[in-house]
Amino acid sequence: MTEPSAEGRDPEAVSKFVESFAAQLVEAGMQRMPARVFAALLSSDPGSLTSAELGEQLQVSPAAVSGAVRYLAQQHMVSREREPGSRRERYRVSSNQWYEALTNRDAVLKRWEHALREGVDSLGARSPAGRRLAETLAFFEFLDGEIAKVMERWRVHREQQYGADGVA
Amino acid sequence: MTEPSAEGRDPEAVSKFVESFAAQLVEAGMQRMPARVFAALLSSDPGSLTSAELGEQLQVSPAAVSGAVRYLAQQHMVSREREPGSRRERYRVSSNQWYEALTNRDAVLKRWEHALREGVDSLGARSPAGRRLAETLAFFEFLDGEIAKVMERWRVHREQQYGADGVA
DNA sequence: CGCTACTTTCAGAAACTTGTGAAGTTAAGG
DNA sequence: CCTTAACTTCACAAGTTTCTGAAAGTAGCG
Repeated sequence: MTEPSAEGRDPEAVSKFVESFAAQLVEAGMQRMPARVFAALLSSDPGSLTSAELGEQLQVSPAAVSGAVRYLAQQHMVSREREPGSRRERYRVSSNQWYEALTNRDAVLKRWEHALREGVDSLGARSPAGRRLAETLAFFEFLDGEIAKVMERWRVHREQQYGADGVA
Repeated sequence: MTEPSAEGRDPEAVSKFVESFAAQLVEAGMQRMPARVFAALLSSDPGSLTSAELGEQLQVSPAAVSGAVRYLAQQHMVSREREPGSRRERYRVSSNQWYEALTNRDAVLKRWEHALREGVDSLGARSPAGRRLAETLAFFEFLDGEIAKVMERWRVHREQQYGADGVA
């Protein structure tokens, strides 16, 4: 709604999107501040913002930005770049990178699989419970492979659609 | 480890699995008590436990069990059944059901898509930010379809492997 | 129809999380 | 090298979540 007539971005519209998208991420289990920072980056025109810009737009302290960004970088959802000739840092989200990270829940899956394997082991592979765990494990192992294939298909699909290869 | 020699389940081994699997679920964003209850059900031989059994095994109050179970039922991760001729309730996890529920993050995806659509709309589909959001949206829409297909392939795969159709 | 076994709801105490301000660290530029 | 802009770390206060005990609700069974 409120399709912007031309140049200037309406800061209120941006903020509205940031908060509502962040809220969804929070509901899905993400911490609030990383979610807000991420949404702000995603909806910035250049796809990147400085620490100060983030702090101002979200009305939070530099400390909060710092923590959020560290988390996002660990999850490979944003990358940090130093502005040359300045001690200012920019945080950037590139569309491919971030949703590839989303599906790279690899680490999570691997840990689930590990816990399940231990469970099968210690409950006995032939007990009913053990068999249930084993089947669950098999499902996740199957998923591992499928996720990679889905991402591959997406890359193809996307290239056909947009010819895009690097929307900033 | 500690492969059980025969019948009796080692309550300590069970508890160790429950807590470690629950911890992984928590890390992935699930609340602690639902995670523990769920792990307990998953690793029970019959695949179901009563409220009292859960309370005892996990050392928590009936109130806590009640809350956790309500949440799990809402997410379709367990089903509730009334024991005939008793006011006792049993909570059950059936392997297929639960991980199908896991991938039925449909609701979550839909809400993300909704928020993104509003974002594209209000930032303008032709602005750089709008285009980024649109691409993200396209990705999720693509995912919607792929998830269904993956689950379908899993059902086939599983049937070939186990011939299984309803491991309790 | 009331008793009792069970589950749910609710208010509040305890534990945990989250964001802040202030002090500490790093490195650009004179 | 010193100054200073910028980021990071840390202790703590505010806010939130989570679990409990107690009271209320529900439904089998005599």
